[in-house]
Formats: sequence, structure tokens, C-alpha cells
Amino acid sequence: MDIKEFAQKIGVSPTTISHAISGRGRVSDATRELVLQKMKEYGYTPNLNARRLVTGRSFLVALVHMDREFLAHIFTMELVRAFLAPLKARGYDLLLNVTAESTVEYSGLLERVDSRAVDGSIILGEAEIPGELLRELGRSYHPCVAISHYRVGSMPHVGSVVLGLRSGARQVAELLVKQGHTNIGFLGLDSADQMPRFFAEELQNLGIRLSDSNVMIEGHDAEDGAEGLRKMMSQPAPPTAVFARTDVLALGAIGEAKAMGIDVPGSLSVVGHDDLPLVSLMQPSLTTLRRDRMHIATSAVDMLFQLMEDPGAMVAERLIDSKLVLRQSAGPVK
Amino acid sequence: MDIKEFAQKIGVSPTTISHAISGRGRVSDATRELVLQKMKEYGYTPNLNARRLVTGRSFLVALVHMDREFLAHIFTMELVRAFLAPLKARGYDLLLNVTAESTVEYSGLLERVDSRAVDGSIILGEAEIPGELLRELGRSYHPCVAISHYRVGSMPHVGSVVLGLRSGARQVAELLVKQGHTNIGFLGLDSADQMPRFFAEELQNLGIRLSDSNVMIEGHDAEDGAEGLRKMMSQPAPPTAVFARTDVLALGAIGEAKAMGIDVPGSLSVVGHDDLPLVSLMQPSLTTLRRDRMHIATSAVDMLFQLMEDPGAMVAERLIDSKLVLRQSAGPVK
DNA sequence: TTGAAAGCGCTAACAT
DNA sequence: ATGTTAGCGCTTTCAA
Repeated sequence: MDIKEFAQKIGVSPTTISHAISGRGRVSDATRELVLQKMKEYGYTPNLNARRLVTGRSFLVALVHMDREFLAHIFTMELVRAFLAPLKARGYDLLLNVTAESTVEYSGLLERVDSRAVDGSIILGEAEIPGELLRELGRSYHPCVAISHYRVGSMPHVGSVVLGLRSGARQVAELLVKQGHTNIGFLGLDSADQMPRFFAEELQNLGIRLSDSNVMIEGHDAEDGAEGLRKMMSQPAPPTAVFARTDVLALGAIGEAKAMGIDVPGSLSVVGHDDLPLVSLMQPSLTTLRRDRMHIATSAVDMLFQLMEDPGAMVAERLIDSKLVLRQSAGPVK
Repeated sequence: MDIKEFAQKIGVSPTTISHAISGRGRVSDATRELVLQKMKEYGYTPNLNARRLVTGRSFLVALVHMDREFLAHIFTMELVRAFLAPLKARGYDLLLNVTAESTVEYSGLLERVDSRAVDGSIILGEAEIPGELLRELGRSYHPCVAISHYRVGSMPHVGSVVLGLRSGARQVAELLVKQGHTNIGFLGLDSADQMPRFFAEELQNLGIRLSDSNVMIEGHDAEDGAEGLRKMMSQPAPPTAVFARTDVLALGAIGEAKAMGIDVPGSLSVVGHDDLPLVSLMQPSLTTLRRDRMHIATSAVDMLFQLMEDPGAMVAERLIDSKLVLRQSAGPVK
């Protein structure tokens, strides 16, 4: 049943119905009551796609990601979850599966954007988000907010939430040094990651040198963490503390330490990064850097709606730092 | 730029453009080439909402859930992720944030459905999915697939993926009995859950009695698991093995056991349920029941598209069982 | 193989 | 306060 048919059935005009539903038009309370009442009775429900076509708004926000496996990271999953409530509070749904892998894919994205199929986008990038993509989006006057480790050059319609690494590096450095560690290791992900540099610099500031032989860049999996730790501990003067770039690496390292008969945190302190679910339940529970998912999500959503409401708005970049969560896996040097 | 303007610019009719893009119409190869070529050149991209209005298809599937906190379960997050690839393979996106909490919310859902804003729905229900909801959906000829622990009465346009509990209960019972345990406990979620009954029955079949005092229904959190285990082990004749309804309960229990000086699995075996990420990395690694997320997701999506392609199809219910993953936390009785 | 015209169901000026 | 009318941008008969 369309609005015309429904209008005839209940004896008012389509306009009145539209007004009654949106609440935006001038209708008498009595008429509005009647319309809403009859809607249920007849089971009429407006066609969203028609509305979207004519209003140019969809009440949809897309979550754009660079690769198809982005949800493999548990942290990202939790982030996705965190977007839901703030969006729902504004009457918005979240669109998933929008990848921006290549130029080919950009077009699919731009199609959805130019055609007003989504009102805004949140762009997730573990690595750097291609400037070309952001420029393309900006050019189509599409409000979007990028979330990544990197700063995004200021451009119109594009907000940015930066997940800072520097502060976390400092907090870990300070903790370990305070606990008396002087021989410290780092277990990393890949060569593009900035964390090892930051960590080395922060240790330097505290008078400790992160030697190259104590930096292991192995990969993403627990096995990589185990492998890295094994190498590190097989050196003549093995470190007494290790900062692992992710909790998964940290857990792999702890497992390997146990296998090698090294007590954590008795003989080796381990600090992770992410505060994934369950790491507080391990034995020992994991000391790690936590990023507040809700904070990230509400910041991004707030920013996005600012841009959506005022297309001219120049939104400031927002930096969000990690916070050290003290648990059992790191302790004073013996 | 709309199709009309674009048509004039490149000197063909809107019809031809539509045909060239969809590939459905009869157009010469040369013309199609031209159109696609010029699309990039001029940056024309069709309006999706207009297309959706006229075709009645949106290439969107909604993920419907009963409460707002559904993504709090890590298992559910992983399920969401698993839907993405099969949907993308068919050119579909996934719509998140569609709750069906109350009758009020049903209307929001039905609006999206009746208005063809989504082509189909996947309904997630940890508990039983309200029959009324499914009937409403079926009545609007809306293809949907329910995923839950419960069987859904057969009705048109509604498929069902049942996450069976019985088989898992049997596998755990068999494992523990084979390992020589005779005094066995259960750590449960809530009174609505069928698992304790199934587990008791399966133990019964093997000649073991699950005594009421060994069944603790405490809640969802690790603390609940710890609390339950403490009570259970404080009894005169504490069990030598415990089946926990979820991995989180199991981890809470293991933590508490350690705190009580009880070795796992030396003096107490613990089996969990879900195989959450990281539980394989704990010390000891967790023996648990695993449900194949990809299998569930592809089953549901396959079923959904069957219903979408052939509205008359009566889709068979599909049962998916858990599989025991043997790790370290459960072992032979000493 | 291509084009003209009608209409998808709604909203929003503009009357009344 | 309510109704009339003209599109929104596309697809799809139908005709050429």
C-alpha cells in the first residue's frame, strides 16, 4: 500500500500523512493522532527508498575499511560495536562491507556516496589511509571521519581521529624503567609501524638504550611472538622486560617464556597493547595499553555529525591516547 | 549530475545508459564501451536510491538482533564478521543496528522491510526468537533466516539455523567420562538455558549422575564462574571436572581454582564453550566446544538467498553442532 | 539497436 | 490546517 491509497482510505491527503509522520508539517493534533492510529490499523508504512530519493538523506553511515579482513582484529570488532549506540541515538544504522581496497573499489564507494546512499562515512585504517581516497570523498562533499594511527592532512568534509602511539610508548617506558628494568626488548608487527621508534625514543629520554638486537619484528600471530621471544632470550644478555606491540604477541611470548622455564613476571615482565577481552583473565593477567573504544567511537560519530550538519565546518583533528592498565604480567626487576 | 544530463552530454538517451550499466538491455558493444568510458570521464554515478525505489531491490541485508548489547558476546562479533564475505560475494552489504526489542521496535523493523529498504534479514537470537516477530516478517513476505538455539516452527519465507546444544553436551560428557571422571560439575548461565538438562541426560546415558549440588547457575561473567567454582569446591566431595557453559565462565573458574591452590588440569579438569579468540593461548590452553562461524554464516546466507530468489521455497531447517577442541585444561583424573 | 514516455512512492512548494 | 501539483533520478514497457 502506498501513501496515495492509504490517504484515500482514511480520507486525508498524502501531504497530511507525510506531515503527520514527520512531525515537521502543520497538522492538528487530532489529525496526527488519527493518521498514526490508522497506520497501525492498515499496516501502512512509508517507503524508505522513496523518501531517501526525494530528501537525499538515508540515515545510513558506512564503515569503510581498506581490506576485507579488517574484522579479524578483535580490537576493530569492539570498535564497530562501539559505533552502534551513538549512531542509534541519532536514528542511524551502520553499513558494513564497504571496502576501499583499490581504485576499482573506490568507485563502488563513490557510487554509494555520490548517490546519497549513505550520509557519511567512517574510515578505518590500521595503516595509512590513502590521501587519494580522502580527496575523492572530500571532492564529492561527502562527510567522513578517518580513524587511524596517522595524521590526515586537513581537508574539507574530512575529520580525523588519530590513535596516538607516542603516549603509550612513554607510559610503558616509564613503567618498566620505574620497575628497575634496564635491559628491555620490543616485539613488533611490521616495519611500517612507528611504535618501535617511539618506544626507543622514550626509553632514550629515560636514559635507557633499546638495542637493535632486542627489537624483534616478527609478525602478527602468537607464534610470531613466541619466536621473537625465543630469539631474544637466547642472547648472551637477555632482557628482563619486553613490550609487545599487541596482546596476541604478548600472549605468544608469555607462553614461550613458560615453555622455556622463565617465570612471568618473576624473571621477565611482559607488557601488551590493546587490552583485548579475556587478557584480564589470563594467568598472569596481562599488563597492557588500553584504548577506550567508546571514546574513539563517540568522538568519531560526534565529529561526523558535525560535518553532516554543517558541511562548511572545519573539524579539528582529535588525538586519542592509550592508557596503561596495570595487571600482573609486569613487575619489578628481581 | 543525473542520468538525463549525462545522457545529453554524451549524446545518447537515458535508456541506453541504463541498459549499458545494467548489462541487461540490448545495446551495441561499442555504445556500452562509450558509456562506461564517459562515466569515468564525467564522474557520473547512478543514484542508488532512485534505482532502489524503482526496482524494489536494495542489495542490503539487515542483521536483526533482540537487544542492543548483542555484540557484547565475542562469539556474536565473530559471527557478524563471518557474514561479510558471503554477502560481498553476492554484491550485498550488511546493515547493523536493527534491533527488535519490543513491539515498538518491531515497527521500525517492519518499516524497513515493507519499504524494501532491505532485501532480507538475518535474525540473531541467543534466547528464543519471538514467534510474533517471525510471523510478522513472514506476513510481509520478507525473506529471513533465524539463528538461535531453538527450533523455529516452519513458516513461509523464514529459514532457520539451529545451533544445537545436545551434541556438544554429549561430546563433553563422553570426554570427561572417558578420562575417568565420575564426580562432575556444571557451571551455567541462566535458568532458561537448556544445556544443564542436556548435559545431565548425556551423563546419565553414560551411567553418571549430575547431582544438583554440582550445578551452579551464576551468570555470565568471569566473577560468576569464580563464585560458582568456589561454592562447588567447598563441598564435602568436590568434583574433579567441570563443564562451564561459556569460555568466560571457564576462565573465571580456572582463575579461582588457581587461587584456591587447585591445579588445572592436574586436580580439576575444566571444559568451556565457544572457543573464543585467545583461549588457545592461555596457560593451560582451554579445552572447549567450538562452533564453526563460517559454517553458520554461509549456511544462513545460502538459505537467505534461496528464499530471496524463490519466495515460494520452503527451506529446510539446518542444525549445526559444536565440535570439541581438545587442549590442556581437561585431562585424566588422577 | 536506440529513444520517448510513464511511473516507482514520496516530499515540499505553493495554493486554498 | 489541509490539499494540489510538480518533481526526486531512475528503470522499463513500448514504439521506432
